[in-house]
Amino acid sequence: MPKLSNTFNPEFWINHKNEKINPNISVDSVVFGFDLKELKVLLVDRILFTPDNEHIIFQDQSLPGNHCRDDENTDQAVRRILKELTGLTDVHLEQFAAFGDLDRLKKERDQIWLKAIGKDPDVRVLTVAYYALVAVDKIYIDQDAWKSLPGWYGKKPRWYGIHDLPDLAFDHKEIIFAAFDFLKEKVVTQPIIFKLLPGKFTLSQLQKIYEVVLDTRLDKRNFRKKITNANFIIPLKQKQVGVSHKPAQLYRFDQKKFDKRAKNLFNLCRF
Amino acid sequence: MPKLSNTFNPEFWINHKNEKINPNISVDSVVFGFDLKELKVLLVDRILFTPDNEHIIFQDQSLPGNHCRDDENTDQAVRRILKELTGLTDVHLEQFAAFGDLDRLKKERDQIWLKAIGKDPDVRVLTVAYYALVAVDKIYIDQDAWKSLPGWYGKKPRWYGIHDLPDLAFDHKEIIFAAFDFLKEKVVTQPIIFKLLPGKFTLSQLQKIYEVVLDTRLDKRNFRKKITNANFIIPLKQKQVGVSHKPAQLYRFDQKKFDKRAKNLFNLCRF
DNA sequence: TCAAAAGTGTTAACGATACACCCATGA
DNA sequence: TCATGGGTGTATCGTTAACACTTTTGA
Repeated sequence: MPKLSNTFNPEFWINHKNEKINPNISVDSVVFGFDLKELKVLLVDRILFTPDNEHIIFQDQSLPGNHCRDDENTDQAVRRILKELTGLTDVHLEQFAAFGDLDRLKKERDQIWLKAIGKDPDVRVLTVAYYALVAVDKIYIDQDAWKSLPGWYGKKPRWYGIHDLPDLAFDHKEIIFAAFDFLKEKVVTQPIIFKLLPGKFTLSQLQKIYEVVLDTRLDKRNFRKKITNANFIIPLKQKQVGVSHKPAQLYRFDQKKFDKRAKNLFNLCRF
Repeated sequence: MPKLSNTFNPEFWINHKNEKINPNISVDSVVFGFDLKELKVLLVDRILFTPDNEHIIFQDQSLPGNHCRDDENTDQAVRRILKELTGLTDVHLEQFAAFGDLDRLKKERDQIWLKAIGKDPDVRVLTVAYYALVAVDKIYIDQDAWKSLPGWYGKKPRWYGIHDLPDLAFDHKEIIFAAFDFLKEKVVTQPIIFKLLPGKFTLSQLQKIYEVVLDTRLDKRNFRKKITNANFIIPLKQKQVGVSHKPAQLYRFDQKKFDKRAKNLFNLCRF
């Protein structure tokens, strides 16, 4: 049920919790998850009811995001809001871009939505976008957190395949693709891919996530040769259990060993 | 001479040109230039005079930046402001981060400054930071543009070595180092280094800029072997003139040929 | 003729590519 | 016993690393 609890005020807004929120600055997070098959993005529902709450005017999805409070920086805001909307905590979150086009809230549906929830549809909102990486063993989000959301986020957050996204609010599809592009580049220079995997992973899982993110196919034997030459990917004394095939060796990523490894960056240049 | 021409207003500000500017959103640009020896950053002076304009209270430097107008997006704002403050146009500009910490304007000197120019020192300002890359043949900026600046930017913009920065306003030193870190990573996955060189360059110049940006030393013969194997760096039928040593062959970068070249991204992973 | 930077080649080690079959487990 | 994904080796080729001297120009 959408409770229209935001009060519009030309200078600043007071939200339903009586907190001063900044009208010009919001945060949005693109949460990536990997279910061992494909890359997923976490979205929340946006449902607009008729004033009598009897009928749905429209329903679509949006990134988890909201305005910043004026007593928190954007890093704090994005963590707070992500927790409020999805229950996720302790994820790898990193700012990757700001979106501030003048028409980003101007689609007809978005204008209707903004008016309905009591916001000034003409106020300019610049959003600082973050990406988050969630390990496969955390991909089932807190089942209850979303129930305590402000009324206008009335639905459970859900995962969507990156190549199978629904209609999205505002410029959120653009933000997701920008995040995906950023991720592809980031993966080349930083060992962040491991944050999409559980602490213990198999080499096939590692290969698959590289294939999914870089949109490529890799040769199994060559992949394993390269990986096992790297001394920061460490075989554990454990194997998979409960799989109906030969159980795989488990490995972990060692950040300290990775940091020590010196490499000539120039040779990585494409250029 | 600092003319205190901004009018404070709790909802929005009107600047000296009677434009509505957004109190919460600013842009700053870190302009990198390469003078064939070291990497430089373009800074403008910030000078605070006593009310009688007789004495200087303090003088330091800042990045070229200012608040956004509400009728332009940040990409437009940063181009406009960079032109207004330094005369630079047609440079490669790319957003790389937003800085929104609550204390970023709270240093004593910055508070004094904000009050002196008529801005509310308590208003929160989130700045969207851009980096720009300027070719060596453009490094001598427009000699006159700065003369038409708003009064409170009363001095000519100047280049400073990245390892030899003066005291800077606000969090601008942090922004510069973040831009430098970003540049180092970007250079690995994108061919942007050429934007720091003139259209026609020598291989020694190309080697030097890689060494400066990646903070490394490269072997001349190995470097040239790698470069001349790349078919998108093309020798011209021209040589340097007017140098008091053997004149070097000139080359150019071919973006189209670069784009065609397919490469397995995974092999670039560190991982 | 000097100073300054340009330009050049070989060898050894390493990393990338291509490619096909047997193994261990749970159902 | 079958289906499923796990796990392995070799040969060829291309790239990187290490290393020192000659050339061309203007001053």
